[in-house]
Amino acid sequence: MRYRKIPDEAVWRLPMYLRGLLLSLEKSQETISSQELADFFGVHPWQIRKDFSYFGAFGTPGVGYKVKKLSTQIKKILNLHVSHKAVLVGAGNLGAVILAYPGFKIYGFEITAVFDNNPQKIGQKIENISIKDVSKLSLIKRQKIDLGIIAVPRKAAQEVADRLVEMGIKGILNFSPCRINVPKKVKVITIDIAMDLARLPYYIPSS
Amino acid sequence: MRYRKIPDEAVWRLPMYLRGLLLSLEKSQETISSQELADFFGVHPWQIRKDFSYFGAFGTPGVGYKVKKLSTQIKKILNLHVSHKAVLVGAGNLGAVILAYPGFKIYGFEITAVFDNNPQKIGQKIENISIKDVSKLSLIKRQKIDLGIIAVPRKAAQEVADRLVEMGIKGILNFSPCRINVPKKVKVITIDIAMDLARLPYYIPSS
DNA sequence: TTTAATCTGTGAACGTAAACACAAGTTGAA
DNA sequence: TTCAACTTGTGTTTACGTTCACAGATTAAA
Ligand SMILES: NC(=O)c1ccc[n+]([C@@H]2O[C@H](COP(=O)([O-])OP(=O)(O)OC[C@H]3O[C@@H](n4cnc5c(N)ncnc54)[C@H](O)[C@@H]3O)[C@@H](O)[C@H]2O)c1
Ligand SMILES: NC(=O)c1ccc[n+]([C@@H]2O[C@H](COP(=O)([O-])OP(=O)(O)OC[C@H]3O[C@@H](n4cnc5c(N)ncnc54)[C@H](O)[C@@H]3O)[C@@H](O)[C@H]2O)c1
Repeated sequence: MRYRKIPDEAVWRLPMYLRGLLLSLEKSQETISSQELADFFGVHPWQIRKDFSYFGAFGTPGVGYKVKKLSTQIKKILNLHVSHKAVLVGAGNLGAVILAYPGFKIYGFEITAVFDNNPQKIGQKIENISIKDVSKLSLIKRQKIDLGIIAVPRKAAQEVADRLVEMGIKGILNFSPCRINVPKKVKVITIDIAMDLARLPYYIPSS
Repeated sequence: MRYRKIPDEAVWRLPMYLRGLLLSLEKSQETISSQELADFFGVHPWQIRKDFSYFGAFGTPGVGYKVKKLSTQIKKILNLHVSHKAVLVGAGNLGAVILAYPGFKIYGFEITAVFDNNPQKIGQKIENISIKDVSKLSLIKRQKIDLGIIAVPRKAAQEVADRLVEMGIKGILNFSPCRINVPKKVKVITIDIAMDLARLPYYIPSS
């Protein structure tokens, strides 16, 4: 395939497709067509085929895609073919939910370290992982951890992010409702569910 | 201003701008320029001005925007000038975090009802709201609730969504990692933090 | 009042992504 | 072997969003 710029949007959608594929895989489905996959998410089949085409040709005309093969391919594209370790900072209520969420596993993520600054929490265990003192964050250098999850109060978020970057973290999932500044090479995704909710009323005809 | 189609992306960004404005308001800042606001989020000032321009002219050349006035305007645009009531279904770990999250308040949201199907949980209180039996969901018809939050296991998500639609809910924030089918008039936003995390490794050079 | 500095609002140019349409590959039945 | 049904992959067209560049409004200082 000729080189062409890959739209960020296409990359953005791949994890969605992957989830659908892994679900089909669980159901022992062997092949899937772009049409089937599209129905699954309420998108158009040509969108999916186009998205895949940026990365190569994975399907068989007249048949569709081998579910197993395609999911492996997408994992490779997304760099999810190797499992990733993540560190969680902030073992509060949200932190506990994140640790308990089984959804990370299908993408090959594992949260292997948890830190907090509250003496009451340090030493305790959640989901079999013992909470460590955030001042000893450098412990993670020994492990191969490349992702960080921030679940601390807003005021502490930037400071924690700086420390994570120091430790060589390459990507951050930030739950504090604020922007955090990091070097360009570090990718940050910030999630604020209140902001997401705030997008709904616009589409609701005011009564 | 002439009519022009408003990009969904512009609407999508407004809640972000609004958060910045409300933060400035807290700091008693009176006016703000598109440049300042842009620096706050790491976007370009012309993007912000353009986004606003789809809805009208809110600023003063040479001065900038009145923080108070602009935030009021954006709230109106987003239909957030009236406070919205939301119902939460699923009083598990995630549900508790959502109830405890103070971030909803600045957008004028209030979670006024909580439902579950676990007899152990029904009757208990979280954050001063007593958990009710989901089979009595129709209780919300008396209140003016237009938003629903789904925090139940995946298998129950569609069923809960159907019930919420029956009760006249107009927008749904869905935390179950699956697509839910609703009538077109109902807007759904699905959040899966694992999927968000899965978007990071692509940008991380594989070692 | 004039001038310089500042900042908004927006038409127009530009770039990118979505949608389309179809050639070509595959399968299975006749 | 032929044909019909099906499905992919992609060049092209169309639609949309972003960026640019500047006219015009406002302010403060001279
Ligand atoms: N993005 C969302 O959708 C969402 C939802 C709920 C909460 N939140 C945010 O997530 C964050 C945590 O929420 P929560 O409900 O778990 O709060 P919490 O108070 O229960 O937990 C915060 C934890 O962070 C720890 N902490 C504080 N400062 C720290 C530091 N410098 N280093 C390490 N640990 C530190 C505290 O000891 C506590 O255990 C808050 O910023 C909150 O606003 C976000
Ligand atoms: N989107 C995300 O980022 C994210 C993160 C964590 C969890 N989750 C998802 O959120 C959901 C809840 O997670 P959790 O950790 O709170 O799980 P949980 O088991 O602690 O809570 C689920 C609650 O839903 C209740 N419930 C089950 N069926 C119900 C029904 N039909 N009607 C009403 N209530 C019902 C249960 O009694 C329980 O209290 C799960 O689907 C989970 O996968 C999503």
